[in-house]
Amino acid sequence: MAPTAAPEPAPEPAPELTPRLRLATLRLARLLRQHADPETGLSQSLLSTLGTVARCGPVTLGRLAELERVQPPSMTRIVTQLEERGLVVREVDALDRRVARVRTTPAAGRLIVGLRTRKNEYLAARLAELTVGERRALEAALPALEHLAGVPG
Amino acid sequence: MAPTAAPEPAPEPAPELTPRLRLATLRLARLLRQHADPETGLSQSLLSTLGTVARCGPVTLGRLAELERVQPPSMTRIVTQLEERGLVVREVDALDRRVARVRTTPAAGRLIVGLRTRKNEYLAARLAELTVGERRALEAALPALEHLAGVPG
DNA sequence: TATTGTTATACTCTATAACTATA
DNA sequence: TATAGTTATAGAGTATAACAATA
Repeated sequence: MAPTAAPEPAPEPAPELTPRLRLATLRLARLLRQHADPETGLSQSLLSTLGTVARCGPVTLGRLAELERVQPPSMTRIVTQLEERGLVVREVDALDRRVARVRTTPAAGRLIVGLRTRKNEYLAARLAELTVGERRALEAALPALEHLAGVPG
Repeated sequence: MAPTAAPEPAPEPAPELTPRLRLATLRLARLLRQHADPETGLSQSLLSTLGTVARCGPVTLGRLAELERVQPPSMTRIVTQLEERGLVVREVDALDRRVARVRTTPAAGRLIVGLRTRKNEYLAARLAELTVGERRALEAALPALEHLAGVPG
């Protein structure tokens, strides 16, 4: 007979979990993107870069290009556009005057907060349509989702 | 005292659920996209359109443009490229010769299956790293996620 | 005259290659 | 000579406007 206290009950996930989780995640992400970004007048790459600058603080252009998986010349243009819109500022390093660091302005902070708020409002409205049981299930699955997504903490 | 059998326990979701679910979903979706698409040599819009044609069967160009949220001229170009690669065929409607319907070829079917397999393999590998409890939580949350994402069924 | 789809053209975004300035 | 960033230029991808074919 099999042991009653299962020590390692199947290392691979249930067969249906993988494709269903994949499809649901991709579709939900698309909905979230559609329901907040358009109103800013900023492209996806501008928004993404702005978020990275906000998260990582003063950061060099080269490092920023790495983080956004973009070539340095592209990042130059992106930062230039963000600067023209008053959302970031370039600062030349005092010791090594080749490197330029980028940081966000207060206006960027306000924009980011507003954007986040709108996405959250949309998602919250959708969550409010679910049953209590469904919301509890999502809360219980949150650590697993964050683990999968590589969210720090 | 509060009633013990809560009849409507808060219509709005827990305060932390919304932002955490939003962040985790967006990041996981990005990981999934990065880990299968590049190898095909097809752009994101080509892949997305191909998937839609496969899902919706023979479909007119106009309808396809609607579904993909793209203007008709752009869809003309996308379909032309897919046709050049032997992944779809155009068929003129016999009764109304203005409309052209698009359907996938067997080669597209094979490509789509291979792609889906690769994405699933990546996600399955990540899921295998989770604890049993985390996977169970994800399975339990699946209906809620599909509901949120508007997955039919 | 209205509708389906196409062609013409311009704009945005990204990349590679060549360049400037610092070190 | 090497490195950080920029400018020059070209290739995708999309949009709007004008057009062709059909109803």
